[in-house]
Amino acid sequence: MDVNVTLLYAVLMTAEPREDAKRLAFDPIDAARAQWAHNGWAEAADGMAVITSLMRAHQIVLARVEATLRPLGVTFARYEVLMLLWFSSRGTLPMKVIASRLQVHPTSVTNAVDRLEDAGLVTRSTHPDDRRAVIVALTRGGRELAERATAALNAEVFERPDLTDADLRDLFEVLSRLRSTAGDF
Amino acid sequence: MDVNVTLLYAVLMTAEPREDAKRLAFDPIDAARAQWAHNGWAEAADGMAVITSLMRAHQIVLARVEATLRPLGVTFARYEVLMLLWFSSRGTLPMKVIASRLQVHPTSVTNAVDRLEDAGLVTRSTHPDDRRAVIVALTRGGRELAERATAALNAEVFERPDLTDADLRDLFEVLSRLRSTAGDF
DNA sequence: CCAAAATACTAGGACTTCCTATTAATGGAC
DNA sequence: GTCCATTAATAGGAAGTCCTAGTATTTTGG
Repeated sequence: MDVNVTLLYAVLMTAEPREDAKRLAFDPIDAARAQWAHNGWAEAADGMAVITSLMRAHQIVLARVEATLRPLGVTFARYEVLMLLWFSSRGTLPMKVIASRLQVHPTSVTNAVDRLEDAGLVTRSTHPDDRRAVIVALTRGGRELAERATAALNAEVFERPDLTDADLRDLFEVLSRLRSTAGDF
Repeated sequence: MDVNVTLLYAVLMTAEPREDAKRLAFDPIDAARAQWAHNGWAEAADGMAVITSLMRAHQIVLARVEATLRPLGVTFARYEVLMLLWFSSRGTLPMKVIASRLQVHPTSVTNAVDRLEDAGLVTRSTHPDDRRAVIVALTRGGRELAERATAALNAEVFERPDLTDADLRDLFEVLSRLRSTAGDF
């Protein structure tokens, strides 16, 4: 197998030199899948390949999203909080609702809201009917930033996902089944 | 729209009570997609939904992987380094090769190798032909842990990805095209 | 041949995530 | 009506990612 891979590598590298010199000639995840199968883990090889692909795809997409948001001074985690508030009728939500909608740990919300508050994008106040609870409210600046960030993300990421419409639909549906099985909804 | 969503929510919640009380009655990502479309961002709605799904699927899968590895005292990031070394012919690789294979920043490799070294799972040494470079070598204990961790992951995660074979294949292929377009291989 | 550019790695910092433990407030059981 | 269990949020800590800068080599170009 090593011989074949090396040959393939050499052939592709010489056949069509790319502008990006670091480009690989084979898919490393496909190579890992083959390794898995040849080590007696054939039953797990496809699952490993899919999960590894998912990890890598996430890394790629997140990097693109963060690069788009960086000039606006906000991260994706904080953008998600802003949009949740933006969509709510009053522009306010309790901390625990934010955590449950975003499916993250309560302390992650505390962290994000701390930073949003420092940046003047949201304010905290005590819930009138339950003094344990904290209500987060979007400020004028937070609302404006949410809108600018959405415009940037739509233009630079969401409207060009580098996939065909059919792939887009398939991907959403398969991931939807995965999320559903995991108890997401 | 608020009315419809609320109605739907109420209907589903009363129609079929689940054992998990916190289960949602609708897919929040589908709801977000609808919100996007109704706000004049129809062109971006599908891309937003797919990317959000990808983020959430990643979160779900990573949590399962980390839960499986936790009893073994290793994280997924460090497991990836161990397996890269395990698959190499001599059980050794330079830092920069690890970074390029895993597609992570060099400092992430430094971080992971620091911890693996502290745990006695790998050793560092200077490359004989290039004293800038550092060679990472798997120890006996590192090799054993890699094998135990793989057995655990295969049994508890990779062999039961909660998807049909067809979905598994589709998902891999769509993600493969996404990664390829992003310049992964 | 030697100065300048490139490369390999590490240090420190920002940010996210989760975990465990703590504080404050609510609500139920007796 | 009080005492206790539950709930909401936060504090501190571990671990991951990336970024920018720095150090130490190696390579390259005049």
